[in-house]
Amino acid sequence: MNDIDLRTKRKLKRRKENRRIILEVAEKLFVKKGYRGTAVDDIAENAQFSKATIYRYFENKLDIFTQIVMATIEQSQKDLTKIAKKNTSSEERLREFIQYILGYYQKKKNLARILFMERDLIKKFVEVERGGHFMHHFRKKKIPKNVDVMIDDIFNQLCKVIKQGISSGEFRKQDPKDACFLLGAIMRGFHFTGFNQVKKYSVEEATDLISNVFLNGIKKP
Amino acid sequence: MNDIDLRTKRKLKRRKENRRIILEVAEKLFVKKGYRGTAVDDIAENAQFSKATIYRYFENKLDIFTQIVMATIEQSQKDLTKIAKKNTSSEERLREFIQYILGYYQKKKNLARILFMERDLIKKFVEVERGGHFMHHFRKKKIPKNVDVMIDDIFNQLCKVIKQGISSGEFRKQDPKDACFLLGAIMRGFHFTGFNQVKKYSVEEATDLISNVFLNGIKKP
Amino acid sequence: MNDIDLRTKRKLKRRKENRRIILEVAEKLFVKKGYRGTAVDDIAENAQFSKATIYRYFENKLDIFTQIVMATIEQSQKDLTKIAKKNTSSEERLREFIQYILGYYQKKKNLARILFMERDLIKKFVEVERGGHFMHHFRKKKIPKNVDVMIDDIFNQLCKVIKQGISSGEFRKQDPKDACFLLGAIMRGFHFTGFNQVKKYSVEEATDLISNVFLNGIKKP
Amino acid sequence: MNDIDLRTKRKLKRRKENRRIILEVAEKLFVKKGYRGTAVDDIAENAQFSKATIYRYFENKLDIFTQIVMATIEQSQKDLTKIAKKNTSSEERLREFIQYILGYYQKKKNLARILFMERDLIKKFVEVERGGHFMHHFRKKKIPKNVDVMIDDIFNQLCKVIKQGISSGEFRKQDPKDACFLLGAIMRGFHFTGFNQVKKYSVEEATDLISNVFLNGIKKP
DNA sequence: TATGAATGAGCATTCATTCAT
DNA sequence: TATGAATGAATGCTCATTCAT
Repeated sequence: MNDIDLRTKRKLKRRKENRRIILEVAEKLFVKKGYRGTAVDDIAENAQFSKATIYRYFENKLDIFTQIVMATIEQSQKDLTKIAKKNTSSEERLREFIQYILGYYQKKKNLARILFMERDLIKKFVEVERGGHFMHHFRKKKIPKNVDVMIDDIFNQLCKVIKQGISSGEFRKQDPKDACFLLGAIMRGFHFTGFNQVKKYSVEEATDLISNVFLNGIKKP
Repeated sequence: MNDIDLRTKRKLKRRKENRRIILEVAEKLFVKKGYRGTAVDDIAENAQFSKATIYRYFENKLDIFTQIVMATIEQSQKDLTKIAKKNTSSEERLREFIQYILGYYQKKKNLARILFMERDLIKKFVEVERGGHFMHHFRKKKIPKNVDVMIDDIFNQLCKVIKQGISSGEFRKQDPKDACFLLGAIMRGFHFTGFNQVKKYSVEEATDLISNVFLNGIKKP
Repeated sequence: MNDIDLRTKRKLKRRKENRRIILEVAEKLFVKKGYRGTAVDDIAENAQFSKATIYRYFENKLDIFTQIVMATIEQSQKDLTKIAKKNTSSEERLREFIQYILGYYQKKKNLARILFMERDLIKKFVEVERGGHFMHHFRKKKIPKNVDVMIDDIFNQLCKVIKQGISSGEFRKQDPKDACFLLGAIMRGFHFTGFNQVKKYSVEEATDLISNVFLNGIKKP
Repeated sequence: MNDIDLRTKRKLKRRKENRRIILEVAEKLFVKKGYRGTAVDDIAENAQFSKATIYRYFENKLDIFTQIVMATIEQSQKDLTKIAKKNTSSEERLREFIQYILGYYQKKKNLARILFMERDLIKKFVEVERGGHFMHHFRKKKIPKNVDVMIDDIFNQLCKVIKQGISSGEFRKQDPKDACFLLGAIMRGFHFTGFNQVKKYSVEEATDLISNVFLNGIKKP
């Protein structure tokens, strides 16, 4: 009956919306207080649900975290792919890459932090994801791609841009993977600043600084 | 009597040795499982002491962590100061800096991780350290310098080298602080690699890669 | 809907009932083994709940104790006020006071003991109570009056009765506060009997004894 | 040999002196922080001995406490016996009794507190003492009398005075034991004042107040 | 004899997760 | 479906007591 159909649809919509709310709230908390510092109680309270409800939407505390991270990476993968496909010069696209990543992860700083920090977490995270045992009745949903596949893909996009720059003569001859890894490191390092960072860089300033040095070095030619 | 003296000496030595063992074990665990992930019970078990004994040697879990971090930073500060004072070219010293840091922190990777991760911790850490209330009878020992002071100092050593390079004409004109911060970021980024790092760089390879790009950029001159 | 209403009511009732059980059990234990001698584990076990559940009902071990003491004092304050307001002679009311206090605190002997013993506790107790920071979601409940205010009030009720007796000519001239304090001391002393008390006094016997000596002492010949 | 004899004597003297120091320090601490609040570490530190040494002089924490209490009671028993034997009137001796007890226990308030409070303690205390298992090698020493025997004795001294007063016609006819128990209660009550005691009584004031009310109450008009 | 070192047993408190309604 | 209630398993820390020198 159409009636049932509509009701189901409504339900599904509400479910999705609730999921979204929980994830949003959780992300804020994870970013602010870290993974271990965030209690499921906190998430529940902030999302205005009971704790048990949270567990109806997500398998695990880790599951919640996983979803957040995957969404984040997925998004950036999409956006970066777009940039890589542009017709501008390699230098230009590189600069855009940098700007995008700095900008996108600025508000998610601690999320990245967590990802790169809590090793146990990541291990479990990857296991769970790989093992794929974490589908459960209604919660079933295809995991589009593995996180590391996505990250590899991002890496490769970047690599391709550099490779193109090399063959086009924009960049000098070198191992593009090395350069690419180094660029990744620079950006990571920009996020993981200590507690005594003297100067705060805006996204623009940071983009300029990084592109400049990465492209030209600090040495007099 | 000489006899007593010797016995006291032996005892002191054993105390020191035990401390060392605990710290060593704790460092390993902190590095492996993070600060919060490491229970004092774990440390005790691995060090083959009872938990209470751990508390005879250290005031706190945080105290243990503090000691580890401080020792690490202090050591690198000393070593880097030596390098900075050498009579070689700025480029050469820069390269040595990079090599030293990469090498020294290779085994302490996650220690740095923790330091950059657990914000609350660091706050307490600095407070405790400043307040200096955590000495206890035999545990007394002067804290030579504040952590942030030490870190600032390291930063400044690096800065000075770059400044000298600029005035000597080795490096082109630029804000040395920016360059310095960027170099710091690169090295941090090298440590905070994700779980999917494709290629493992030896210290030498990494040093070459970083110096090369940092000094010359990737662009064709 | 009435249905929901009823269910909620039922739940609330059970909550209240559980609280009551815990408090009852805790009181018994505190009375038997003192505050420090009673572990939250003990309370949990005797109340047939898990320790964690205890913490769902009360903020703290101290909180549990606080609730017990406050309820006790509050109750006696109320009852004594009633007695004080009666129209009988001062002598009669004094006798009732004595009888009430002896009777009411007979089973709570050690509770009073604790209160008069564990000075640190009381300090915290008063602080917490004053600061009033120890409410938590459902646990919220207004603390009607401060403990010391309540105790002062009891003292004053007693004082008033004696004062009235003096002005009515029942008692001889004297400082009512002194007399009042002395009476308080007598009753306290009756509770804090050592382990070798020769004779056990029933409430009636004790009331007679105390009234007799105390009244004939302060009464006009 | 005389030589050995002297040495032994010297040793014994030192032992006694050390014991005294420990007991003195412990008493202060017990009085100030209660039994449970006082750590053996505290006692050791304050007595300037190592903790292990404390255990060479005393079996137990409880043993230390026991010794203190026994010495205290023994002393008061001796002094009170002297008073009881005086040739003054019953009233006069009663007053002296009161004054002595108030004065002697003023500085030991909390000691009495502990004795009357920590029930477990007293139970163990009595058991240990009765069982008499707590002699140990050199620690052996005759316990002159059981605590309760001593306390009974004190009670009886008091009783006798009152009895004499009754037969001499100073006091009116009554059960001397009742009167005696009541007087005991008054004095106990004077020590166990709450945390909100309005007025502080000097020993003299308190003696006057108590004697006045108590004596006028039992005295023939 | 005196003591520094070591420890087992215990304690208050937290939190992710399950369950009954 | 949503949730309040319940809990097992940890965790950091303390302290009386024992032991080896």
